[in-house]
Amino acid sequence: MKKVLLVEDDLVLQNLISEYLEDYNYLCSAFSNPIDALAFFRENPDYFTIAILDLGLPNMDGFDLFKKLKQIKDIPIIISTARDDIGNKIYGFELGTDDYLSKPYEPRELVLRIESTLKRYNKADLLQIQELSIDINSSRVFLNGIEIELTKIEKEIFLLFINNLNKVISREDIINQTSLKYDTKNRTIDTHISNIRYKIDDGSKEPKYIKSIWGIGYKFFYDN
Amino acid sequence: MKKVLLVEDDLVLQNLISEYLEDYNYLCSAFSNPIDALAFFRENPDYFTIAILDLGLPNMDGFDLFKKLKQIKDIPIIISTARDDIGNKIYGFELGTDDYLSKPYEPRELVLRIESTLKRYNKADLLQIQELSIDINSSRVFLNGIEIELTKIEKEIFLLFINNLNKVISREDIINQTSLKYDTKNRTIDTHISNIRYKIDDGSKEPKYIKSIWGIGYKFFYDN
DNA sequence: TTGTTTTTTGATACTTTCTTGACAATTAAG
DNA sequence: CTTAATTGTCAAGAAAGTATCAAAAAACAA
Repeated sequence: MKKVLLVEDDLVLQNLISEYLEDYNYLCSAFSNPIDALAFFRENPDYFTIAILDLGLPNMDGFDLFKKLKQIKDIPIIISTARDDIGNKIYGFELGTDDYLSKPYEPRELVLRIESTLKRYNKADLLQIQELSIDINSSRVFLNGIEIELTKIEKEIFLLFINNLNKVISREDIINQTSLKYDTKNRTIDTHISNIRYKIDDGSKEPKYIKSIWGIGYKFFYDN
Repeated sequence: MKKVLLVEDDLVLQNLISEYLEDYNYLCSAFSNPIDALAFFRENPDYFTIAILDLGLPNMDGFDLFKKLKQIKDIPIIISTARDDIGNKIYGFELGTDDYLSKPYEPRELVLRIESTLKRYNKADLLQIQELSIDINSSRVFLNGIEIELTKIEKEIFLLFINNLNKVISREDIINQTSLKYDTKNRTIDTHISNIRYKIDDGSKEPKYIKSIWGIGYKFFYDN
């Protein structure tokens, strides 16, 4: 069953969409307040398959919410809006919205766009990187088929790398995109990296997956 | 310049779109007859960047055309239609349309959807300079397809050159536009240049990319 | 609470990169 | 051709960044 994070402050519409999506076998968690939605998502980032955001939200701009959600986890996001404001549309596309829908729209079109977006997103559920396999949905990690136990923060850091293969990630990035506190010392991060390496690497001198980029940070090496 | 294959039998609309897209630096090849469009595409499959198909076409169904185009070459396709027929929409998405647009739509929205579709399609944009390729996004540099490891400062200097192809850069410029300290000695910079050359050049006497401009500085030579 | 696990951080050893002077090579100018 | 200025390259030391350990702090579980 696909789980939808719906953020929409019009309660009538919220209900309408929820019910409609249920008919198509989606389970909706609907929020009218972006703050609550964000908090819930932070706790359960792996729970949701896709998010649908309304732009005209109270307390927080829809785009802010968009950026924050994507920071926590790269999930597909469809933006829906009543504003027929082209400026916003542009901004939405630049952010990397996965799709865009202007109200009023037919619910059926929403379902279509959800399915099409998911189809595009559909990275295999099981990502294989050499000896590692990562179950994207449950965020479990296996080394040669045997599950590896990563602690909470280790897993956050690891998944950040997985979502940014071959990209250099600074320690600051790591702090900002995990639950680490802003004033976390560099040594702390290094130690986490060291521990992750110990768990996923084969103990040889040269780390196989997580490379140090001197003076900048780390990067997860993945040669297609 | 991006090339658009536009298949649209409403000549007024065809013209409108063509002209609008031209403003956004797209070059349109417009066809009102799918047979002709298909024939042309078959001859020049690599010419086009993206296709925009109307559904209600004479002689051939838009979806047929869709399938045939994709068979010839997997190019991004946006389907536009006047029919507000949900059944068709579903079919379009199942075929793997890259995006979908119901008429009437604002031309600006078409441009947005084109750009967003292309962004999704684009693996990475690589700047090619002879044997070098530079991945602008991740700032990675490849020589004949093999990644070159540049240190932090080397990379800063290198990218400065890349952003100023064929322009003469003084040592002062280099200091100001990198993280080098203001009182860095000339020898230091020369050494960095020397090391970069060693990494990207083929070791021949005469440097291929980074030329010395005697008494002034350096310049990255790039002959289109 | 108490015991266990996880997280954080300083200390230390280690590695890589950066800087710079020395000197050779090259260039421009007379 | 000679000279003065500039650039190339090397090698050694300085500076800065990283790995890992072990112990303390914090979080969590029983």
